[in-house]
Amino acid sequence: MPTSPAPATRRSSLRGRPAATTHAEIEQAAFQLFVTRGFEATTLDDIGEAIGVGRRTITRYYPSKNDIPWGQFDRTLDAFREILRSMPADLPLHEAVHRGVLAFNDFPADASPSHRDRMRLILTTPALQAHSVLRYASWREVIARYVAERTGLRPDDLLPQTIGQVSLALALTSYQAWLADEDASLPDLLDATMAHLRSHLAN
Amino acid sequence: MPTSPAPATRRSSLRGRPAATTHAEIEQAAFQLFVTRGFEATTLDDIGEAIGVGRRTITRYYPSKNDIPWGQFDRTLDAFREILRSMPADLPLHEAVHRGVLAFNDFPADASPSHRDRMRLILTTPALQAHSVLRYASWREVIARYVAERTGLRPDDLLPQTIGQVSLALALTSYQAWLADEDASLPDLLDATMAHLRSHLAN
DNA sequence: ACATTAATGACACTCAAGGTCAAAAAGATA
DNA sequence: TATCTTTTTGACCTTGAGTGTCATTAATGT
Repeated sequence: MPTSPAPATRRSSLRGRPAATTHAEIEQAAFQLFVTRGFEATTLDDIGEAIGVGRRTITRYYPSKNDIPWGQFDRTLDAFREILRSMPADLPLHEAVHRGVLAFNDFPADASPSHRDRMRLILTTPALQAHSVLRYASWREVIARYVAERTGLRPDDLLPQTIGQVSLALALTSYQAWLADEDASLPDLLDATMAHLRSHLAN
Repeated sequence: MPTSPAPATRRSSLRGRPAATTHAEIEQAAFQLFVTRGFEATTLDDIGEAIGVGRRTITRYYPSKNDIPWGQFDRTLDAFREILRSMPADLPLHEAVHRGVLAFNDFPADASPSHRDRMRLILTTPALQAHSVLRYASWREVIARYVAERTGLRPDDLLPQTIGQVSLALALTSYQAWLADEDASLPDLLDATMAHLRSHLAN
């Protein structure tokens, strides 16, 4: 469940008053405060003050405080779609999905510390755990569409939905374990949860 | 994911001012308003007015507006624990878990209409979808503990967590389909999602 | 200079959530 | 009966998220 760094916000036109901040600046300042003070204890006013901008400006950049930690998740989903699309068609479906999830979560190790911190914030803050469901739904949808495409079913049929939900379940389990163990490798954990599921069902 | 009707709220003592309302009364009035006006459009003041009670009283009975539709989920989880505990020990683990989930969701058909309405509200209202994650975590925990007990692992080990997450994934998929198809049987759907998962992984 | 464009900032409002405390309404007691 | 004790309610207040409105600001274009 990696998230891309927010790109520099591009102005929609060269006219008009220049933007006073960027998504990236807000995210960085907010994340800093979230980690030090805690998510709940940080107000939008705090964030605004940190970057010298009004509270109302922040709520224009992000639909809610809960959306700040996830950043530009939409772009990340585009990448995920692309990864799945590029999977060899002769690969068995379950293998393609699993490798897709693996590739999606294969980011350089030196990028991990901040990514881990971000995921830790998201996965341990109750308000963010709850809010993330809406993001997860989009993630599942990407898988469901891929499965639907390869099987000739519709995305909301039972099989595509099942695979989407189960893939998310495995990913979340892996992330949880990844956060708990400083030395663990995320790809290994993704393989391990899949192996656990297989052996569980095989009896 | 059935929810028990709220029991009559029992007074902690016979002394003191009698309660002006009950959990059941609040739930019924609230549900009525949620369905007709919509969840977001219903304020706590509206609910209080409907049963002749102050807004502050409602927030004493429920920690948040989001908690009202779920009702007394804790009791439901106790029942789930009991169901799993009563599974024959010689049943293969995967079979025991699956049957436990089936039994947990096996409620009389004539209770279904209101249960279906409640689940529809919960599963289609974004704020409730999000909030439900916290309930789901407890539900998964019940499964994880059972798996841990039967395998000698700890509840937060990878296998129990995986089975908990995947079981929830299958249940949610089934519920979604159950809501979409008026004539569908929930037990059949639970079997079907499990079958889909098995055949998917078997290739 | 002046018009145009686009973002900001100030202000107001609604609502959820939660803290505090006096008042209400019961049983218990003298 | 009058008073004490217990428990809940209701009124009041504060904070913070979210949202609508609108004048102001600061850029470009003419």
